[in-house]
Amino acid sequence: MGKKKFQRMTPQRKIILEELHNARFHPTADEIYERVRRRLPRISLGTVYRNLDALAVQGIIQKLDLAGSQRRFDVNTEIHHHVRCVSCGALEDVVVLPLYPVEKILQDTHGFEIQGVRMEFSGLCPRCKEAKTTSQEKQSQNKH
Amino acid sequence: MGKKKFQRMTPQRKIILEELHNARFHPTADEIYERVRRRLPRISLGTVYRNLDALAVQGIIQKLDLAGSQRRFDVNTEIHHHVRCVSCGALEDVVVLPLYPVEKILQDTHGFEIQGVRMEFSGLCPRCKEAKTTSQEKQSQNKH
DNA sequence: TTGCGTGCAAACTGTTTGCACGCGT
DNA sequence: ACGCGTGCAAACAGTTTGCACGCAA
Repeated sequence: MGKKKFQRMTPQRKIILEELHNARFHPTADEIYERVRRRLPRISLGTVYRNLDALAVQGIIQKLDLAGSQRRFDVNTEIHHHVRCVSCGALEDVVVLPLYPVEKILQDTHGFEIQGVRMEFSGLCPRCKEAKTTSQEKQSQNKH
Repeated sequence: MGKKKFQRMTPQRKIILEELHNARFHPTADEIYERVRRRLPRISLGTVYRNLDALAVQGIIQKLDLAGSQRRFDVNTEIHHHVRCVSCGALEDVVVLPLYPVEKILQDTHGFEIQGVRMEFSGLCPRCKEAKTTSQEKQSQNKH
């Protein structure tokens, strides 16, 4: 815990990060792979995954945990919301202005025809909350 | 489109549906497989997937399109929201009462300690909206 | 007797991992 | 020289699919 290995900013990692910035929306790992490959033809998909992971651990990018079969990555590490096209899978950021009807924002600024919203709350369930506090107590006992 | 094949209610399909009702929350395909296997030891995982698919097509159950690596299935076909435990992955339904603070509901009725919300809107992006209307026009031209 | 639904196994997709090497420190 | 990060390939997990057969209509 808190044991942070030193992380080198290798050329691969740098270019992956750059391409992540260049990609319009939220690319999947192999969209990034395709882009990076144009500049580093010998890079492997495994390296892309490992670097995306490393960047996420460092908090430089965000792994998005969303619907859909492929994970997506995001240079915006703040929490925000998304619109997904049910037909082609396109994914865009949504900025929600309080007190302004969301459907209208989505229609006006994204041109989407909205069919549904899905809210997913996340946190700790009672059991895990319990488990966490007891394990923390144990840890602090060990330290003293 | 609208070409519905006749669907038989086979013993396998019936038992899968029953076990889906028995499962407390939203089981994954192989949680269902494990349960059904106690009653039909020779059933295959492929059959479970095909039946879950068929039931979803008929609108009897719902395929949940959520975060997480495994798809989950739900006998409740109405749109509703979820709480997920970030630690163990447990997933529960959330009933949102309008004008009542959501965090409080989640705390009071589920015991969850909420860390975040993620809203995902879905619908048709401008391009797919366009594509859909033009293909519909083409279809109705063909019919007449 | 037609063809849907099955069990089985192989294929497929997205992601992770073991290995040997090489390069920077 | 140490060891992190790499390319490559194999392993993995979840899901889908091709095939031959059997059973209900």
